[in-house]
Amino acid sequence: MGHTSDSSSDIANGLLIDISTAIMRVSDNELQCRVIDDDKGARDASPPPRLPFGPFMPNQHRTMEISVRQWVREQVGVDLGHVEQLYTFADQGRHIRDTAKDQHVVSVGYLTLTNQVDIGDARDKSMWRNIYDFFPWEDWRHGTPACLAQPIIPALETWLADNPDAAERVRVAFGMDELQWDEEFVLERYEILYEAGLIDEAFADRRIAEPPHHGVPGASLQLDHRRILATALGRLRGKFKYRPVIFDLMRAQFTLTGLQKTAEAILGVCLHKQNFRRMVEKSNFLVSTGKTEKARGRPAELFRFRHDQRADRPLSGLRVSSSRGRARR
Amino acid sequence: MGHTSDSSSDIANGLLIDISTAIMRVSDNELQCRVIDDDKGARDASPPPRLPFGPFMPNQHRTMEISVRQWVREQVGVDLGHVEQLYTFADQGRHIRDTAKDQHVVSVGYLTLTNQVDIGDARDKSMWRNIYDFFPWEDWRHGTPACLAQPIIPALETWLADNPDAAERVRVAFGMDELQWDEEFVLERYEILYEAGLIDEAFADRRIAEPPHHGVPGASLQLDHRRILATALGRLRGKFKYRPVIFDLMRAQFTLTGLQKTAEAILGVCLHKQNFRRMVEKSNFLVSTGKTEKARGRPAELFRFRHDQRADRPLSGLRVSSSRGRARR
DNA sequence: ATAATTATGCTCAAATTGAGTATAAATAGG
DNA sequence: CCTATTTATACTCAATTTGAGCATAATTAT
Repeated sequence: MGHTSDSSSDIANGLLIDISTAIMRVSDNELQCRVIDDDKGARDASPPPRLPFGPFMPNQHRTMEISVRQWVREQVGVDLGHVEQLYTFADQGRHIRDTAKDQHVVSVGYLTLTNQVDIGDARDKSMWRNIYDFFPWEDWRHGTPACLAQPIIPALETWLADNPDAAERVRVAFGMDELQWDEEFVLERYEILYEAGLIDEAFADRRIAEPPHHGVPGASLQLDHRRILATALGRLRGKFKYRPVIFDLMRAQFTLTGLQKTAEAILGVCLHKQNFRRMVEKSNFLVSTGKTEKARGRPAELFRFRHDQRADRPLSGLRVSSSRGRARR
Repeated sequence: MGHTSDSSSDIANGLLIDISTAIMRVSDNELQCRVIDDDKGARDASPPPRLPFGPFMPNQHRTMEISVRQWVREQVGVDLGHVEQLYTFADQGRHIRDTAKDQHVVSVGYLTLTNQVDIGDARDKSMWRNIYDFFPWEDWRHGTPACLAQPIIPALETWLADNPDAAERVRVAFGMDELQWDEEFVLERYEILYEAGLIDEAFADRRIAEPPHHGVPGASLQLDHRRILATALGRLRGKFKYRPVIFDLMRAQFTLTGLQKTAEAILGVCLHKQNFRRMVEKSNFLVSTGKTEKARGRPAELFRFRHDQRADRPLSGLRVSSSRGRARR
């Protein structure tokens, strides 16, 4: 940054900008993300999958958001609901790639949501993966994730012995001591694991000499795409509480239990059923359709989102209260 | 966006990226922003001021944040506390400028906070301006802003007659009917005023043929800098409630009233004094210094922020409760 | 001394939250 | 057809938080 440009080499070069998008849906009560496996079925040392990305072409589209929507419609066959810019990543050494030399790549990350679950499954190289495949430590719906007690916390403590300055950050991010686990700190936790050299990306970026041998579970992605995905999940978890974005993941009609399961998949926590309903009803977001859905027990009422109508609190989200610990009835 | 590039002209060109920063401080209980007046004192038709900006040079700095910090230290003489990326703006037609032809400019906006109030005042062309000079309709500390009742709401209603689709957005953003004014919707309100052609930037971008004659008050900025500033204010208002960023605007020692006045300047609302104290005490962010500050009445205790220590809720913010309507004692 | 001013302590009702119990309406299996 | 099981929905209740006020303390200005 400088009004007068001291070194003009960068300016002359110009920069490559690409857009990477985390496309999310909910299927079978699980939050999923679209990834592409370029060399699926190749030799054993095939590279990890990646998020859909491509160059930003300002001549084609008036805004980046329009660009994202059109590209996803064309390439993935999905119409998007919510589209949100996450962050522009430009760190050196975080996305080593073989582009034309000296062309620095800046990547703009996007979070996008769709409620179309029935298409885009058969396209080659592309697949929907459960978000917690990439972040197993973020799923508390079945109690404390096992991988925390085993490799993660001890490995972090070992790392902290050499890096005492990071102690406070780690305590807060991982809810150690008396601190609470905050489900929104997805990115903070991911970055700590990266800095501590506990995940594959640290090796891919040559921060550590050998692949980590601690066995921290979780699939990795190419370049810094898992960081973008961590940003996306954290943002979705936060936004969900104060904006009604969850409805962009729901079908036109749904039951209260279905809505709750989606909320739980997003937050990675179980919620108290009765209180969740009370909250939803008070929010005035839903309209009954009069219809019911038959399944196992008593049929559940089908609701739809009140798009058009006047909601009492149109832009607030669902301020959920979690049920402590594990699933409750 | 596209893995295979259909039109490669953009890529060959490369793109210019610049970084624009909203540098904020609090002085005299007012939230201020640093702006530069390039042609101060020139002919009467001088251009509006701008935010500090300059090209992003990835060869110079490892990350954008480092780049911002160093540039501000050099150019403004200020050490920054909080630095936060806001958004990457790439809309066509929103920042018309005479750069080398065909070089599209993408601008990355940053919000930065400093507590150094005593320097950087005398630098030429640069000055601190009250944030509400740019957004008079956002300051509710002295009751409902006068400009809403007078030009703004009627002008919006006129515009809505031709643009009925925007009605819901406008109602929500401006808290019409029974809806509440939400102080976080700074950007939404600014964008509506822009789209409705009620502010100068709409003329500068040639969306409207003549300068607006409605007399909506508020100083404008060059290019899309006022949009960046609106994003900054909205983000600061939101973040403040769940992260302790306010302390990056405070001096080392301060009184509870001083802290409250800063909170009020950020939010543009008056707060209930006793409840504010109760909240702050419970948050456990503050440590008494034992000293007091003498002024008019009873001396006030001086506090400092608990950086290092273990706070009970280290990353929550100040969940303030406003006092309805106008100032209270 | 007394009024004015500012800081701080305390109370109290209303609203919200966390966590139950109770009941209703279906299916599944004999 | 009857009964256990399952799921949905209604209602209760205490603990906590919030919104708004009154009361008192420690100063300065006159």
